[in-house]
Amino acid sequence: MTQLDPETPGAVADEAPRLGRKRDHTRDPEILDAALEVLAETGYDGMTIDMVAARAKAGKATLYRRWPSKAELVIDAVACMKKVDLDPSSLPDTGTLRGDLIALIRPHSIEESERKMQIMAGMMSMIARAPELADAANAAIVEPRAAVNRLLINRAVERGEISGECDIETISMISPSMATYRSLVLKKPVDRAFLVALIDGVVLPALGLGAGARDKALAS
Amino acid sequence: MTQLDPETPGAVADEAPRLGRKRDHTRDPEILDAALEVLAETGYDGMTIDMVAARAKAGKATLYRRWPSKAELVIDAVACMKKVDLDPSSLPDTGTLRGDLIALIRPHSIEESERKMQIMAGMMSMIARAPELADAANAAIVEPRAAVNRLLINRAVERGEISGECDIETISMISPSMATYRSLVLKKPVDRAFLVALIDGVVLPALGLGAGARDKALAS
DNA sequence: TGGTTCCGATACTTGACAGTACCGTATATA
DNA sequence: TATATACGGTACTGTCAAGTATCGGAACCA
Repeated sequence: MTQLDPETPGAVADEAPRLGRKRDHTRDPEILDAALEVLAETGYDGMTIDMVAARAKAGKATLYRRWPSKAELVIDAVACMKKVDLDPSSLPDTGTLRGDLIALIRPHSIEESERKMQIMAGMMSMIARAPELADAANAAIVEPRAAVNRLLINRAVERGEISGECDIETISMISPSMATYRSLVLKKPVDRAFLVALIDGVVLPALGLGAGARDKALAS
Repeated sequence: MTQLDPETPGAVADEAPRLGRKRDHTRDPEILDAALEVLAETGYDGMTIDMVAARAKAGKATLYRRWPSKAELVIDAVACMKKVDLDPSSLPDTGTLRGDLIALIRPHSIEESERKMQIMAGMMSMIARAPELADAANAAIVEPRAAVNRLLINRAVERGEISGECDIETISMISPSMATYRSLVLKKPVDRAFLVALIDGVVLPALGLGAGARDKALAS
């Protein structure tokens, strides 16, 4: 995204070792985290470099030594957002699609996606001015969740729980989209009750699993 | 929202007529329209009072005579957005829910909601800082569309086309939510193909109308 | 026609923030 | 220990926009 393309962030680079201290850039992670925090709290336009520097207990000059501008810092911060987004092996496997989807709803995941929503909201004004950032933001923030849904649904198709004739692509985006909308625009909490209502009232019915799936689950 | 609460915008107010010109405030609508235009194009933070004044061919002082600050101007502009949002009598009535929903998709409505999305995007940073604005923005921009869906669905329930056991409230928000998400975050066009896919792939199935509804419609 | 008020334009003040320059210090290498 | 480098801190500059002040002209009324 910036000049760190070839290296991972914080990597040692360059030519032969010189005298004195190495180019460690060891404070990068703290600075990027601070940038995300401030971005989430105040939005891109409200955020100042001084805020980020103060939050990271760093000098403003340090930030400018590493990133050429505020915009590049933010882009880098979003791009480097740690992708804790559950690899396939750590996904729930309860045997039913409903069970899997419900199992995804945990306090931790709700909290994390709340944070991501804040970051997304903070980026909106940037995205409006530079639409090419939309892809990056989407890839880092909401797409991972849609991908999980897609995977779980495909697994349900494979084991014959549902037919494969549905529009899986669109249906996978229902909960990310509606949760984003609820959080960003409505400013209402995306809590367990909302997500369960979404699964039982929209996602499963759209896949051809009527109220039966829920009732069966409740009875057992 | 501002000091014009008791009056409708542009209303003549006050005491006995004085000498000279009346307090007409006759330029208000142009100014508010200009504000919405600039807001949609550049976002709240990027917008300047000079831009709005220039667009409305008005003096900057004129704006400040009427609204105490940039924020109040924008709030007023959004609140006064003309609600052309189709009264019940002008809604389609094709006899089937699918027909009604599809009939809502017209080039004009797509264009208009594209504009509203731009405005909403422009307001996001304001909303983040003043969450109480979320309600106002929602009420002026997306809620009307959800209300139309709700009405059409309820009508379908009344004539027995679908059962009333669905989560109509949530389902009415599917297309507004997902269209908003697609436009604001994904920056992809909300075109007819997308909306039809949403209706046939999500909304109708979620209401218990399987692919049959579409196939029947296509066959006839 | 003369008085009154609103309007458009423009010049001005003020404050905030991006980005730069610089200094003293801490730290790692030799 | 000596040296070079990165860092934290702070002072500085330049720009830009919010909000204010003022003025001449136009529209309206008596």
